Amino acid sequence: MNTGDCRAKRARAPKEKEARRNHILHVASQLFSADAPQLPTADKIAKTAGIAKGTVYLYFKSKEEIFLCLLEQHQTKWLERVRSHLEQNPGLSIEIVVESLCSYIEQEPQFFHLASMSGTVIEQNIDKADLIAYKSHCLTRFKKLGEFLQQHLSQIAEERTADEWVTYLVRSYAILLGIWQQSNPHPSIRAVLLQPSLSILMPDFSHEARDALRHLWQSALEEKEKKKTTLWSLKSLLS
Amino acid sequence: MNTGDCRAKRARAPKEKEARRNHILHVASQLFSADAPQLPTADKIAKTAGIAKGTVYLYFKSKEEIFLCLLEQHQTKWLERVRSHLEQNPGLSIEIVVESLCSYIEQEPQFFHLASMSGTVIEQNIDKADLIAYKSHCLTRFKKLGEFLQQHLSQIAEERTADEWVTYLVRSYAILLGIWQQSNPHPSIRAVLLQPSLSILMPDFSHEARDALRHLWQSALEEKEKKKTTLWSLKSLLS
Amino acid sequence: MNTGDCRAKRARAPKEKEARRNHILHVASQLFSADAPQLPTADKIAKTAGIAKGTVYLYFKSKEEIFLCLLEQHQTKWLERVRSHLEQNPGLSIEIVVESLCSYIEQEPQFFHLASMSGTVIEQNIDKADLIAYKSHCLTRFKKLGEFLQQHLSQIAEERTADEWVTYLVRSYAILLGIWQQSNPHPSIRAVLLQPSLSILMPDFSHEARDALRHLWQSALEEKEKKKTTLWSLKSLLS
Amino acid sequence: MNTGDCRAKRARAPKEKEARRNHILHVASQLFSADAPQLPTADKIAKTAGIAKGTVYLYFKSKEEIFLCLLEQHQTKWLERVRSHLEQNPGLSIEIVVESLCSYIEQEPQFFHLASMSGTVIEQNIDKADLIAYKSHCLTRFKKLGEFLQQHLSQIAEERTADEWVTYLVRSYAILLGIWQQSNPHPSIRAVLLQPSLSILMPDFSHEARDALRHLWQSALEEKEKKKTTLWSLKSLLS
DNA sequence: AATGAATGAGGATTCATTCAT
DNA sequence: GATGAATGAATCCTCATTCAT
Repeated sequence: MNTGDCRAKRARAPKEKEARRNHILHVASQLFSADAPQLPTADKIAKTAGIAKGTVYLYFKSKEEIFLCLLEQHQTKWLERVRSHLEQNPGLSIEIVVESLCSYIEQEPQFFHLASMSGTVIEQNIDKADLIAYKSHCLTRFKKLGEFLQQHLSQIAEERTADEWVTYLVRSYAILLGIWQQSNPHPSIRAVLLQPSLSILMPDFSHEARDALRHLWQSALEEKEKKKTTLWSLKSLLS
Repeated sequence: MNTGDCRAKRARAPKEKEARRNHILHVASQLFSADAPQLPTADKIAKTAGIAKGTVYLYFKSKEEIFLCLLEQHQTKWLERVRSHLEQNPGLSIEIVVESLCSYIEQEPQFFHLASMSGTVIEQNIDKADLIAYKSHCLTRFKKLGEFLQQHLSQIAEERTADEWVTYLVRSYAILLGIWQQSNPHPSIRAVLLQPSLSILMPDFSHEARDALRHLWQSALEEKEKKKTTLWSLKSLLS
Repeated sequence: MNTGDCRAKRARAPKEKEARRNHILHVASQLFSADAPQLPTADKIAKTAGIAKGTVYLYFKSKEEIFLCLLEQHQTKWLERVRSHLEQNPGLSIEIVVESLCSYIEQEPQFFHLASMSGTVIEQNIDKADLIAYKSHCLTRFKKLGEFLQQHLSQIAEERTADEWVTYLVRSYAILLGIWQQSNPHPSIRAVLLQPSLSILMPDFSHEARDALRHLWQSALEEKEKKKTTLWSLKSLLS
Repeated sequence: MNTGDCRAKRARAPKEKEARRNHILHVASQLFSADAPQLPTADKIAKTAGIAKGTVYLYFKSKEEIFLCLLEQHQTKWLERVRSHLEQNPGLSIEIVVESLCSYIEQEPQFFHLASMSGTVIEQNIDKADLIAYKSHCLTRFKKLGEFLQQHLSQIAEERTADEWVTYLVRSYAILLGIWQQSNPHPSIRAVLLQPSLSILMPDFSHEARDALRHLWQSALEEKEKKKTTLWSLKSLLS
């Protein structure tokens, strides 16, 4: 398409700049998906995006920032998806909450691939101020959903504050992340772990995740229940 | 002047070899703890251990193997600790299982530090055959404890197979790993997340972990219960 | 919303252009003083000056040209200052010449900071023709002062041609530059060299410079004297 | 010579290592001389030396350290040369001191090329501790020569302490450096400054340097004289 | 067994300068 | 005249691993 010396078109308008930034993110995302858990090199990202290496650094402070941004996008989309999923299912139930929490993660394996690397690899090279900003945004989005839950889950679980719901969300995230890592080992051994004798070490994410979350969210209700019914039995005493 | 330079004594007997290998592991462990989540360089390990770089590679195929081995040791010790803990508490309860699962992890933060990096960093550079061996050992140990649980938890939860217990153990591991990662962010932001407004993103591991495991293991019992009682109430219908 | 963005006003009239050019020089000077001996980047200069990077290159062919220009300004001011200083002190003496040569340099440390870098860093990237022009201007100013000296120092040192005075001026410049470099090491070691045991390596510029110049300029007189008299006369006492 | 994959012979014995280190220094010196005032790249040094890039960093902490080391060698040789020159000329005179100070610099233009860059370029990237060590060595050598001068110049200038001689040596160094820079402009304009109309800006180092030092060292004697006699004595005629 | 010198691919980032708008 | 996005050459240094001794 590009005759001559392949100088990329200038992105002058904010929209064009936004588009270019997104293009870089997109390319980085593609390359990462193909080669995870290796982050692609800055050079490769630039070449694939059809721009100069320096241009990448015009839009991102560091290579890691690209992937932190990608992770942030996933987190945002995840929580938004949960919300919209819940909105579309008026008869709220734990099952729906759980389902909404799990489905995006299954569809976008990259999300948790990045999440797995965030503490160890990605956050390594990020400016501290940016890290704080990232975490704040994170929290903000969790809180927004927390408030939503407070309003809409009041029928089945009254008296929870928004922050309590946030706690459940954060805990869900943590648990899902743990299960995901267990269920998605490094490609080099995935094949091996598929054999029945070892497969117990690589449980099915879909099932495990839903199961674990179900217990977690049920407990969110039950604990309230406990106060209401005296019939709360032996089981809690067992522990 | 110095005959033989500062050449380290040869380890001829298997015991000496074992000792040297352990020494390397020990040094690597120390260095990693001091600088996590960065793996120390092979050079630094050798220098600190007082041996030559090449010697490290006589005992380990790669740098990563050292840390995989360290991780394996932790896993072994963890499950052994659980077992001995349970043996010392004859009146088995979920509370004790949970406690035994959590305490080692709290005492040895390195365990989960390594575990967090296993899929992303450590397993990167490991020989496939060794990886398989590692996973097999892993499973073996899980199974051993599974059998133990089968025998000793039969009073409070009959009819579980050893493998079912293994599943619970593996799931516990996964959940703990997720929670640990959430609770132990990169040092550079730990300080920031300590401030109350953000602390919800960095929950207390001790509490979260126990809470989550308690639910998980209770469910291990409850689900059996379900089959017995027809009175299975509203809660399950909610979901 | 904003018509015309934040585009800097156009400098149409020569005066406006001159003003803008001077503004760039001023900003560059400030930034360099703050971070010497690092030349600030073109980007930083532009940003600090509140203009676009490209604009800088409308006024200067290269980044180095900015600093060569700054150096030239210093040289001009230096010699002018010498001249005006001498004019204000009619009873000319070596002491006054020396003093006038040293004081500007002390007041404007940037002058010799740049001078130290001229041969090695600044002239690196300058267009040859411009370099010649710069050197010519330099010489012109030296000659002007040389002529002045010829006229006004005739009382204490007759029979010197203007060019001979120029030679003394150039030599003074060289010597001052050498002493300045010795007296102003890189910030990272200045602190260290302040300790008495090493301070001999970092002599006091004020004293050294005056001392060295005094000898030089005395010799300017003495050598002529020598021919006339065997007595080592009063002139040396003048200073 | 080298068949196959050109792995350089291992330097195992200290002597071999010393030789390799010197080889790197030698190559760096050659390349610098050919391309001054540009420091050759680490890559080029390695390639020219016939070794791998990493090997260079086995012998030097940074590229700059190579050139600081080269500079230090020159300084050492310079002062040694002065000493041996003086030893060979028993009837010490200022003329001989001056000559000995200038001749090495003329023979080894690289010395002052590096010296010109030390504050601005070379010391930039040197570890602070190493910089201190370098300066200390520097001083030590100056002091050694100072003591030598104290002992051997006592005939023509008694009552100088060794440290006073050091001061003269340091000042000589500074002055020579200044004059050298004036006399050795960047290659790109040397040609231009050779034309008579500009040559006054690029004086002949040999002459200027000797002249300047002569005055300086004469003053070293004279000032003592002054105290003793009102007569401006013979010693100045020595030179 | 132990050594440690040599390797060299690997990868991130900077920044002076250009030129299309 | 002014802009500032794009360029991409330029370079440093690290470090896991090997292998001759």
